[in-house]
Amino acid sequence: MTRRRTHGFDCAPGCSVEAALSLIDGKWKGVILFHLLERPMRFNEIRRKLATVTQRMLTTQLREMEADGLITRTVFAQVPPRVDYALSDLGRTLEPALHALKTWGDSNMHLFSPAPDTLNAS
Amino acid sequence: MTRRRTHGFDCAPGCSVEAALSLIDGKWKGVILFHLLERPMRFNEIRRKLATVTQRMLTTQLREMEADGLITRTVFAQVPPRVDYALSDLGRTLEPALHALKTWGDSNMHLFSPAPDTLNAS
DNA sequence: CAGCATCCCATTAGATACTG
DNA sequence: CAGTATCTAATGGGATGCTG
Repeated sequence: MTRRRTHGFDCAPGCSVEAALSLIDGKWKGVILFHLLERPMRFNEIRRKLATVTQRMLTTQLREMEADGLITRTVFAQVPPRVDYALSDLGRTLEPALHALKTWGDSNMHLFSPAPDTLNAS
Repeated sequence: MTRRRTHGFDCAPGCSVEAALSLIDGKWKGVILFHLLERPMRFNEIRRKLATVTQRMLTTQLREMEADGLITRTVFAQVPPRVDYALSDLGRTLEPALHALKTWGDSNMHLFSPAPDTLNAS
């Protein structure tokens, strides 16, 4: 994340936007939350969804969101180890915001994407 | 910003969330956009709203959002110089997402704020 | 007023190796 | 499987000084 742990309290109007962003910010948090919206997942399951994330990054992102109370971490005492990550009640309240972002992204991403297939498709 | 210019196109499902976040991410973009939602503003006007931002940061954030097509920059040829920043049409389409974030922030910010006045108010 | 240029330090995040 | 530890490259972002 960038502004992480910086949601300083020199809050001006508009600050709550920042506060919200500071939580879902962090290179992978948005997508992670979005995937967890669908269902709880195990560590490597999430990792596979993200493909290019390093385990170090995934760990820190998950830990931070856990600390922020957005997700829960459930360890199953078994071999091989199993750890489930799921949205907390608080995390679920982000759903509208997450969907608003996704909706926007779906509508407008093409504006920023080089649209790879149209390049050599001519 | 963090993931800035990284909305790489190894897009998995959920990626559009990232794409959207990558644009409003960046320490100040969220708040700036939010303020511009109200009305166009001049450079120092925005700066005053943000209070702790450096002009270097403000400049880069504005430039990036301009490059992303989210805001417009209008220079008035006069002395002293005047430059207005305003949301573009595209920028305006972010309004629902921005409001969703603000709504969430307003409802839940107290969870993350030390609530300064309650500290010595025992 | 609204910037740009430079210097510089703090933080971030990738790669790699090891573990219960 | 689900991590932790360490080391390092890259980036972010503050401070300061100058300009049309």
